[in-house]
Amino acid sequence: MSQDAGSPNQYQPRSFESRHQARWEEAGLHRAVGPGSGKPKYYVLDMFPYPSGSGLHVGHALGYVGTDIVARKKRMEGYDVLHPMGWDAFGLPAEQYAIQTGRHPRQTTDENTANFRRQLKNIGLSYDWSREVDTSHEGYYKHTQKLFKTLHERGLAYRAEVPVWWCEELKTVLANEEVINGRSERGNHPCVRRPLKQWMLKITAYADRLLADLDGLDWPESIKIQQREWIGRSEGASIRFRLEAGGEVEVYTTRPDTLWGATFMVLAPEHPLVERIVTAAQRGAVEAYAAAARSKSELERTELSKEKTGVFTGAHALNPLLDPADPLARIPVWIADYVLWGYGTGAIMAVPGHDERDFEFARKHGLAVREVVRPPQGEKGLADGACFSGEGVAVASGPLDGLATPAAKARAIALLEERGVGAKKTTYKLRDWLFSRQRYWGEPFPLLHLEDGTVVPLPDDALPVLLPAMDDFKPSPDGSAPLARAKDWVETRDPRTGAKARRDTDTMPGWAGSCWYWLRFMDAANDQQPFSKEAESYWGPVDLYVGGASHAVMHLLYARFWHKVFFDAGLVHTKEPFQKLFNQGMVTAFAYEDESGRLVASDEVEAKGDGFARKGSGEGLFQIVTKMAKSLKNVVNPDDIIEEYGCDAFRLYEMFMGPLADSKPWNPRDIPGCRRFLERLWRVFVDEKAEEPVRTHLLADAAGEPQGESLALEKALAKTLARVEESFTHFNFNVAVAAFMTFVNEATKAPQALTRSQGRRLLAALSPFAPHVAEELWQRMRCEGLCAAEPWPRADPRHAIDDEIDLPVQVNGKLRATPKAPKD
RNA sequence: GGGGGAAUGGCGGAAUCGGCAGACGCAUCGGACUUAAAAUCCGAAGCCUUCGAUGGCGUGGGGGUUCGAGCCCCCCUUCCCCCACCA
Repeated sequence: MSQDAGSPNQYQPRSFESRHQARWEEAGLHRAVGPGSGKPKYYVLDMFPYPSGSGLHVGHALGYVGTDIVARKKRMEGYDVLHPMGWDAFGLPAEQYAIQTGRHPRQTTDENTANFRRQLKNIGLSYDWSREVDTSHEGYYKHTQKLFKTLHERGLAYRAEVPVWWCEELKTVLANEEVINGRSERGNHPCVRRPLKQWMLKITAYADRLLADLDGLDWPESIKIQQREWIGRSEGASIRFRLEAGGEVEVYTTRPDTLWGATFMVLAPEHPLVERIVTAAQRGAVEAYAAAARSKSELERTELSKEKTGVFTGAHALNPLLDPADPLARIPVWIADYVLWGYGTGAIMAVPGHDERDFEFARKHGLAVREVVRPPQGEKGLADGACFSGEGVAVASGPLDGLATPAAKARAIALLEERGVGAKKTTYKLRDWLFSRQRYWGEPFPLLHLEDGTVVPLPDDALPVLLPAMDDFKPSPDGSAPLARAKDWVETRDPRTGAKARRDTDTMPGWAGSCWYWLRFMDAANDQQPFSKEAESYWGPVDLYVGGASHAVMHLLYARFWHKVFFDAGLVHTKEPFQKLFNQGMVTAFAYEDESGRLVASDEVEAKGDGFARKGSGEGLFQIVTKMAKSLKNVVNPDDIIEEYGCDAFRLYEMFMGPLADSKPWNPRDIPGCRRFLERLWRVFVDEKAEEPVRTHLLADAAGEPQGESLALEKALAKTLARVEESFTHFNFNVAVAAFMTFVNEATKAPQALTRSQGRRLLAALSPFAPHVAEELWQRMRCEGLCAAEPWPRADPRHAIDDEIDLPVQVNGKLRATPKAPKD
């Protein structure tokens, strides 16, 4: 690798990168103008990061470089481009980092954002930094509080005593989405269910619209499917079963047509009826089972559930559509932990003939199985000893007999409604969003609890409700919120009446700030409102939103929910916030494992011949691809790469690795190839041995149409520009970089044939990808203005088509001879 | 178990519509330049066979459609990601 030293005519990227960055900034090149610009608008947004202590890695940078290329090209095409960046700084990650380091989150957050900002600028990303936002700054969360009030006013925020996920380790409640297999998403700590009075947001009121409006979005189908799955709409019926001992129990089913096949009933162990209906003989067993289910973590419960356990309560229920005298009408009631208290009614009618889980349970406990749906020809059913859960024809079901499943469902519902024992019902997996946390580092709620127990929102002019300064912001051991300890802050008065009041000591979850940040970017300096109508009607919606697929449900669902509420409140003019969504792939890394499959940290590995070996011992190792991980020492910091190879080489490599959407491994050995390309490009423009800053023939326009080698370059350039243009359709910028390489290889053979006009167009097209070197050569060519502000060059259609092609000859589909066209 | 994505040289990856598989880069080998090395430039290179052209085989495996399949259809294998007892 050549050193960044020696003659000023060598390619030394570090010597000019910051200079051109300063020129862009001075020219206001990256400033989004806004209403009245006289240009079409384009809003390209990155998912803003948590400013974590470990800084930015090359995986973040992948998406950021991709959007930067789009933003830069759109500017050159004459758009008023909004390309902003900010910090999702509130929430658990920031707080935990602060706790780990024993310092105040304000301080660590500021340090981390400063580091992120420096790293992003180092990459030469063209953000409009005048619009930077930080969700943890009072100027931002003042508006988050205001918008929460909008939800509150519209009846979408309510307090409820709900069984919530409680994490003992984190001392806080978590949302359903933040708990995976009974463990916290962050930190993987065990969580348990516990009743607590909490703020809830009524996202379920928007379930149908969140589902329906997915259809019109230009989003990856996989993300839409995940959202649909998460919302989990299912249509069926609720049915009330009378209990022999008095009272009734309500179940939810998607298959009311199988009611005649219900041979038992199962309640979740937590179901409140259990206590009342259990018979004396069964009480001991039932209580032991319920207690065991409670004490088990959700993880154990799901792990052990491969075997379906459960206990008979001793109680019986009556099938509401059968004559009570019919012996089939009387069915036993069990409890089992495969029935979830949190879904439907927490109780089911079990139809073992036509539900896999019920089938398994019935077999294990010797319960009756009855066939009430005959499978279509060729499908296995009870006659073959298998459970059939598909659609067929109803049998042994009285009035339903002979009906196909859809008709049988409708008939069953009609019968239930006629007799007043059930109704058609739509159920969602989606639950209301648990919106409070017993944490310090979040937005305080803009509300007061009055002495009479009422809750009143604060007026706008009393906002923000500032987070009180606290030295000890760690969670209290008893689980109460840290803010409860700020007595002077909690005890206050209603500014309107002077009545004594208490502040709410919970804070909002980390997602709150990210539920509207794309709107704030439109009007980031607005002190009075979160954003003006004028700015929103100009910039909205986001034209291109790029980020990782890991936000498929949580952030993207919450953000859509808030946006729809804003739409209903007349604050925004579109139903959806993000018109086009694109997920960049994951940057993985090579890792190494030994014979036994144990992973070896990459700093203990060296190349050996074709393979790899452990340093020292020389033991042979296998190369595999994994996620980047600190423990494997294969996390890469962009700073290091940029320091060694320059910013443009870093950007090009990020794109050259493969299509933006693909997951692909980071391979440091490939980076020099991108650097070498830039050096070769440089030498096409600059004679390193000469004194002049640029080849002198590039300083003047060539006369007439290009001839000879110049004409060949003209054709090559047209082809390059066409391929570059095309790469923007699917964000496969690797092909664009390859096209530039191919052109430069051509031009290297005859640098004197490259005309000034060709050089200008090449640099302009390269500018979004490798903006610094393009700008430097532009300046050396004494071109007017900034390369980055040049109109985007289009392929000349006269030259984009080959005027000579090789025609392959096939005989019987086999290639027989390729006539070699004479090379002139 | 369900859903999504993927599989092409030693490696990362190219290949509008079904039409010359392997662009571009890495690693490798050869040559030029050099006292030498680095850098640079020029060139070779899928695999098998062959002195060489020719020839044969080749896009995870098996079948199919077609004049022609990396690409379309059916079956299978492996890997990655997400969800997972949702009645």
